[in-house]
Amino acid sequence: MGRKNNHDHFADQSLPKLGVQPYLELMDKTASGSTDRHSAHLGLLMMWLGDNVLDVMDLELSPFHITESKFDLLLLLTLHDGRELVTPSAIAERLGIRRASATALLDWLEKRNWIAREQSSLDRRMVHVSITPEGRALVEKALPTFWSACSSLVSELEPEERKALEKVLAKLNAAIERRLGVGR
Amino acid sequence: MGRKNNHDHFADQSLPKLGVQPYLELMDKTASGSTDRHSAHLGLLMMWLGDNVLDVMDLELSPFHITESKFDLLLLLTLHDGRELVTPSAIAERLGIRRASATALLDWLEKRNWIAREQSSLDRRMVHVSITPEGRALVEKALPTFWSACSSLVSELEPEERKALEKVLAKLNAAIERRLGVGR
DNA sequence: GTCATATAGTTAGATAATCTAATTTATTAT
DNA sequence: ATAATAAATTAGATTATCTAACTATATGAC
Repeated sequence: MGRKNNHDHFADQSLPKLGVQPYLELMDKTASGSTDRHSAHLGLLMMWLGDNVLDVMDLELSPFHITESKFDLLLLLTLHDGRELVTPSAIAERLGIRRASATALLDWLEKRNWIAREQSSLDRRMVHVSITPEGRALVEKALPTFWSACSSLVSELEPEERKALEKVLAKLNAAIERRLGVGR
Repeated sequence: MGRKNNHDHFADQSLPKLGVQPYLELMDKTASGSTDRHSAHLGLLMMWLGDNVLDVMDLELSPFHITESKFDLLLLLTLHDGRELVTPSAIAERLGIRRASATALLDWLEKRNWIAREQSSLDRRMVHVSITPEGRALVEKALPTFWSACSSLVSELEPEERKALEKVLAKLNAAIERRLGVGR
């Protein structure tokens, strides 16, 4: 992630904020005829918001020295703990990354003793990944902050706005997960 | 970004999809008393969606061999072209990254001849960054795809749902930009 | 007018998160 | 028994970020 943590002094004359208008004007000139302008405008805002949302979450989790995506993996292990056998392969599939990338993630978490690997006795090619007591302690410590950060993302909305957003988000999420072939 | 491009075969038994329910149960057990459950649920969905939205955009832009964040910078240079003097410092401030990171980004774009640096004659410490004709050509080539990708993000929504989302998005974006101290 | 300080940009060196290709080990199927 | 397949890792690369140090230039205090 990366937001201005401390001492780094910026330009005297910062760029004036353009707002969305110039983007819309550019869109009028450059979008294909089949692209709905109103939808593209919405999508643009969604993308901007998505970027900022992830920055906020990483910022809120930074006191725990973990990024949102690694915390997400610990949460995954927490929720599957005792139920399914979680393997590096399954993690890679679930996160939409390569197995080699999952190995690297797990190495990082294992180094901090937050997860443990154990060779499967059924199929000795496989590895059983589980969260350790230390990992569970970290998750427990960070969860209240995580939930309050989630909640803070929509704190400005009125109750009816939240209601409207809820319905729309569920629909958008389902569609985009289908599209990317991922899903929690 | 990073989504399964091709040949990498995944686990036989993939993890069952949990859906949002187990997360909500965990929230009930672990959120602080002051955290509104309904808001946190919404925020969680927003975060998941945000992640997927950025993946979609990078995926759609990948044929142009550029990521969404670099494309965003080229767009920024396009929109400020002829108006403001754009310096690496101003870019760093605008993107919420360090000047050293901006230097690296600009090096990458300059290597491909999409941007040019020119020493300012007014203050010779400063560098004037501008998009080149080649950069402009790339942007023009990619923009129709960019807009259609934006539009595709919300293509499943009904007109009234879009209307509702529009109002809410504008509000959320304004608030989160204020919070992060960034903004376009 | 010189000298200390501040600013803009870059360089150097590090880390995280991803990738592909190759390798190792184990299982399955012909 | 051997070939093909599968799971995980290793090796080596790229991108995107960071901090700290450095260079060159400008400004401001005296």
